[in-house]
Amino acid sequence: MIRLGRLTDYGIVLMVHLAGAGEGPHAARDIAAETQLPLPAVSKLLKSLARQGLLASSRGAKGGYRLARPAEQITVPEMITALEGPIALTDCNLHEGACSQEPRCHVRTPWQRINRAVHDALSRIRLADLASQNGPGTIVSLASLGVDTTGIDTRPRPST
Amino acid sequence: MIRLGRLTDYGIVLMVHLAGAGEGPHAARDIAAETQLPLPAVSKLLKSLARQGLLASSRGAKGGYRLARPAEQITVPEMITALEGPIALTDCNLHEGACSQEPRCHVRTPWQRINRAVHDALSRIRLADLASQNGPGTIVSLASLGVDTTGIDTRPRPST
DNA sequence: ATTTACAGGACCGGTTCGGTCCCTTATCGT
DNA sequence: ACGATAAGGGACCGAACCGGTCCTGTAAAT
Repeated sequence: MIRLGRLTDYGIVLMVHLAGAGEGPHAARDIAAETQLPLPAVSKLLKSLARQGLLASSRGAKGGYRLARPAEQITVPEMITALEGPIALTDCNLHEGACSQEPRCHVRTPWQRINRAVHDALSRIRLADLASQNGPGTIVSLASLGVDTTGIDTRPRPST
Repeated sequence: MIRLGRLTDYGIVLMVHLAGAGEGPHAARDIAAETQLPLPAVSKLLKSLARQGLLASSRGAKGGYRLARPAEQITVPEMITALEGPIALTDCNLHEGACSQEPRCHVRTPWQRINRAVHDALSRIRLADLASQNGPGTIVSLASLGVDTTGIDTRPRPST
């Protein structure tokens, strides 16, 4: 269902939390406690995020993690990519010869565009948008960002 | 990686094939042969697509499948939804109380918007766009559809 | 020197997904 | 009317992926 993993979800929660917390380094343990997420998972995620350059880490006592850049400069695709690899809806978007019928396939180019479209839509959203959660619905207005939201078929979820 | 399943990919290939083939009902077996895809999978997919109303089916000898609507009236999200359920990047976009910390969570609303953004981007692409594969890059110009494609960080795929 | 806390990797268990097969039902052709 | 054809629906298995946990090493602060 175009799912992204739960860990990725968690990871973004962590990022948002970091964005909302103070400057000083925050220990993984504290973050886990504050976000109510399991510590091992949190630890793992923070490591990944740090390795990908989205977080800066300080080791030793009083160490911890902090955003490597201001929240305004971190986009959603960056976070997703850091957490679960490059954004690619289909395999053939990544590996050139992955598909056995690459020559026959009439769908590759379209898929690449679709992929781009998704990536682009996500690129418009920054961490700061997610973190600024002052009022209800304050966040970011996608419409105001150029993504037209009119006439979206708000797919009536099957009452399953 | 915001992946959608391989079967979904196949399913869309089938739809494109059907869009390109003639009017008459096409048997699953023929379709499988022409698309070079494994018959059982093809059969399964066609069934799903028919059940979801994207394909019309005729039983019995000389039966087969055909598009239920003209290709211009079928969108990508429709196909994806038919093939692998409602588009939802995170669980909490679907089930209201799925997340244990729903009240604490500061990210739900943003996620819903993100979800919408993706869905919207996909909605702009119709089956006909995928099928019209006459010239290279002829397809649909996303830019001309309102999706700004400038400045997309064309994520340099890791040379893996 | 000791304690704290990140770094990195190995390691399982469960769930989901890809893929195949079976039997039933309906339609066409002889 | 009968047989062949082809979809409808579901059961089933194996494999890959993912979520989750733990352990050992290394760096920094007190």
